[in-house]
Amino acid sequence: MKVTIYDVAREANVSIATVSKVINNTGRIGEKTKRKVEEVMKRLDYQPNMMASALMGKQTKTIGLLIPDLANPFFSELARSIEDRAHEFGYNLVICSTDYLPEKENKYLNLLKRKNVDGFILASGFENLEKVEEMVREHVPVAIVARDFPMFSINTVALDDFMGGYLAASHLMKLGHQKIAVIARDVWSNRERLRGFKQALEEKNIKFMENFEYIDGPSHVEPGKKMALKYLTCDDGGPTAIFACNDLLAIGAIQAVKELGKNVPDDVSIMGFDNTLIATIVEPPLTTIAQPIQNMGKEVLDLIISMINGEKKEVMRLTLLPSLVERNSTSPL
Amino acid sequence: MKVTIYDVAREANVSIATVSKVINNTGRIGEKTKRKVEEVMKRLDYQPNMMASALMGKQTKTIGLLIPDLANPFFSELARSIEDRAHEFGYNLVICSTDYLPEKENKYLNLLKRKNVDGFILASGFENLEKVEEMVREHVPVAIVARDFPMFSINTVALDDFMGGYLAASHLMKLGHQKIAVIARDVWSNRERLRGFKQALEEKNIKFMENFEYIDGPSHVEPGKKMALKYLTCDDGGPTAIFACNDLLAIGAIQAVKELGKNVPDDVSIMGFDNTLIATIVEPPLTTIAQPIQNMGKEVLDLIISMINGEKKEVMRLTLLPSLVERNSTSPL
DNA sequence: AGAAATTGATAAAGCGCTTAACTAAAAATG
DNA sequence: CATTTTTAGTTAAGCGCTTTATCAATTTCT
Repeated sequence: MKVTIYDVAREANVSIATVSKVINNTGRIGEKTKRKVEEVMKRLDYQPNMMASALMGKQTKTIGLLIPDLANPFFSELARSIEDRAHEFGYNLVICSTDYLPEKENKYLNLLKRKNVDGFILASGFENLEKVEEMVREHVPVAIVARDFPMFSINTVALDDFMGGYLAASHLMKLGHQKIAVIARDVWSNRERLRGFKQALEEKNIKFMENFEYIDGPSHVEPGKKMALKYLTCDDGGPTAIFACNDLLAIGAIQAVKELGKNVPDDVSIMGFDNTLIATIVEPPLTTIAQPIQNMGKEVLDLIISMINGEKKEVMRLTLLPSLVERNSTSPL
Repeated sequence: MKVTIYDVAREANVSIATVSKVINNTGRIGEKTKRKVEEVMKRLDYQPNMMASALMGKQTKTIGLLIPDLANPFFSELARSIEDRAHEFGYNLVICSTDYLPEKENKYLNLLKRKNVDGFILASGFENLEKVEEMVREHVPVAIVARDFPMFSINTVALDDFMGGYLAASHLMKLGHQKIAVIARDVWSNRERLRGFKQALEEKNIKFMENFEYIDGPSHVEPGKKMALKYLTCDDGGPTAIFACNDLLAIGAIQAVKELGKNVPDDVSIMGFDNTLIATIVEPPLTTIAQPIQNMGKEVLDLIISMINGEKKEVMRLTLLPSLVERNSTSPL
């Protein structure tokens, strides 16, 4: 049978309160009794039941992480970096893939609430504003990562997506490109990237493509390829460069170019976004805008921990900066 | 404040026992009271606290998943497929990356036990035999996935790794290759793959490379590249084909070949294992041995669920079969 | 009509822990 | 030495739920 605090108390000839105190290192305990209790705990291999202490209002040492898709390299890398940091603090992560579906977001949120997770980390793609607002109102610790909610006050670790888009456009223009297509799914961060992108264009008096439209599938290889194909086979000869709003889409674009018998980067330059593992793996290696994934994971975890511990009262928005990683998928026109 | 079963009971003019019964749909309840209680629950937006019911011996609807590395595409895809199936049953997954480190395995196992997870899924790479045995002895529901423990009785969903290795060797030999190098990390499944590989060779009277050795780093691109480089620059001219025991290593091998100014597959054929997303992304697309990841995820989840529900008493070992996926990284000699 | 069986609901114990309130003994104080 | 203070430990209530035993009210049967 499972050994409980009662077993330890009996074996050590003390009350359960005393045992509880040595477990939590609270209150007054004599050196001798303390040692004795510790000895007994070790001997019986006693493991305090977290359910019970959670019931008494203590932490569950569990954090809920909601991401769009765990199988997407960006998110699995982000999840991993959060997990690593969480591990250092003795926390576990419950990871939920929402597929950008509000029903899933809600379902998971409710489920995790019932499980008394100590806090939530919502990754980019979470679009359910009211729900988020509600949680903030209820003082549930929530932090956002890789996404910005500029409209309201919530702890956030975001990337400067605007700058990312700006960087991408600048790089491409510096290489002499003027006809640049953009491939993106319609989510907040991409709208920002697009804005930055357009801004850079405008500054150089280059006009943005006319036939732009958001993809409607997931941000994956296939939809990226399809959209790239569409742009490339346009009557006007198509773009000389493509900026895809994540690496997966960019890879789709590369495949599209190849399928048309053309070459990357000689005929068409391609840029991605995220700098995940796969950016180093494609051929040619992908020039991309890097997100500091490790750092984002660490920062957001630290943020949520300090909220859980009630240390931080003021809301903060931490904006990390993207950087250009030049590889071989782009070249001068 | 959080609404509890007491609030519902008071509001519905019944006892908490009655409310509990309608929540769990147990015992005798009159139609009218039942409806009334349900109405109140809805109105107050009552969410039963799982901690409390878990304390009473009920399930936590949480499963612990231990994998070597969430950032590895094979494992993130596997985790995702398990998660999807778990979702259908109302379960959540606590995902832990162990990095093949026994200390981490133990730490996570203990932590999750204290959190009363309903069961554990251990993915390939888990080498801590005694611990597993102990859990089986204690009747903790455990299932193994993508790994085989042929030595003892435990529920398993495995891949026929032997056959995978055999398939790889056969394919390469059919293409005329005789000097084939193998890149692998020293874990159980790779030993099996190697065994199958050698078996196939033997049947054709082709002898296995002499200078084989396991890599010592993680199964990642860099170590794969390093090892491939070593084999390729051998005095005897090096292999004409390389079989890497996972896709990441294979990509390292491809990079090595390119770095030497040679071509894949014309100069050197390369095969991988797993058939993850990245196999479709590299250039050339990777010929690889496919694991039925989706299926493995589903099966192992079903297995653990039936163990948790005490439906299945007999231990079973489900072995799924790998298949050859031919792409462009291999060619006739 | 009265006994027996059925139904619907409740009281209360308990899951394993935390914590506020309390007490007895030991140490410090004048 | 008597009194106050400190220290070490205990008692008991309670977290939110499940479940068994119990009971009152109906219904069924003879």
